[in-house]
Amino acid sequence: MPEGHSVHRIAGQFARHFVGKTCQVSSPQGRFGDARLIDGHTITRSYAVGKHLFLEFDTGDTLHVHLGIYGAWDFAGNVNLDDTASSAGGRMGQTAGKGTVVGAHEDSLASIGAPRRTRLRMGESETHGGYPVDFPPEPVGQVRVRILTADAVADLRGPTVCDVVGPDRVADIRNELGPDPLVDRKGEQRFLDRIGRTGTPIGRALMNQKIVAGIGNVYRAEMLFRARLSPYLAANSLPAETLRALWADWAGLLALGVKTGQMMTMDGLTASQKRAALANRDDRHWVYRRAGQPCRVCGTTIVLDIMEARKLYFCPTCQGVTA
DNA sequence: TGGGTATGTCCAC
DNA sequence: TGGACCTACCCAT
Repeated sequence: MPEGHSVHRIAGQFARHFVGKTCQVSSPQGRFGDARLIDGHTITRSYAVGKHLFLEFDTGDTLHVHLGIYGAWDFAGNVNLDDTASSAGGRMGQTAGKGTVVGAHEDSLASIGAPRRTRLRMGESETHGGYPVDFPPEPVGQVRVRILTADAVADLRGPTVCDVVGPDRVADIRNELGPDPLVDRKGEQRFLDRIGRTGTPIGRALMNQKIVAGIGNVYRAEMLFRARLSPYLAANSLPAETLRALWADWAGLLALGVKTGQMMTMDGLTASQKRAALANRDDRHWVYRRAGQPCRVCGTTIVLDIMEARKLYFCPTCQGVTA
């Protein structure tokens, strides 16, 4: 989840359902003291850069959130809420039985972040037309921040970063980040400039948010397989055309991920394979989390290594890794 | 019930 | 390089 595509989807949710609305901002858990700085104010803009989410308020302050490894947003609404990120219409919360919101998962509209069921309890009330009557739902679990409008609610759990910051700090954060294909029109050149200067292995460079923003462990492994590149090659040893192709691949995968909500990294699937991939994320990748299984292309056993304390998956044959 | 795991980042050593 | 942070799910017992 919390790779770049997820955060762009979250930013989209806020843009569609919260921007322009007066928000009650609270911290049910009690650990977000800055809530008082923005409580009762209006969100004027929502956007993402890499894995960072920025919500601008009419106070001039910005709520800056990084989900880290555990974080997740849960959304629910009491009105018809469109989902422009997918072709199907829908609302943010899904009700079942007596209004209990259940069944959300990493890809759902209701919950974006670390994989978990949406934990919004609607109580014992009846529903009306499929929508819970008692809005807003009671917060469940460790909700760091709740943002509530008249008809929509967003609950944040487990973020690594959750701060109210001023414009200077926002600029600093953004300046430290590498290009994001969905944000930076001239991103390719910035990417080439930055990655071409580092002699670190390409498997490390792609994870460096100062070089390129938004790539995480899944996209890293999958992009290197798609490019048939060894993770151990020095980034600055790669031809410019190879680096340009990596940038283009990331731009395409990110756009697809934002559109579908899933990290679809396999091309050319048959209809049945596509259905399997959509239904089961274990069938969705070339190498990620497939250690010990045969490569989908050549049958060689997929290898797991630890690079910088993160799990790295690759096919030694397809990616030309020796020894 | 308890241990293992997770798509991330920072900091101390 | 290893641990801390921090939350919840999944599985074995």
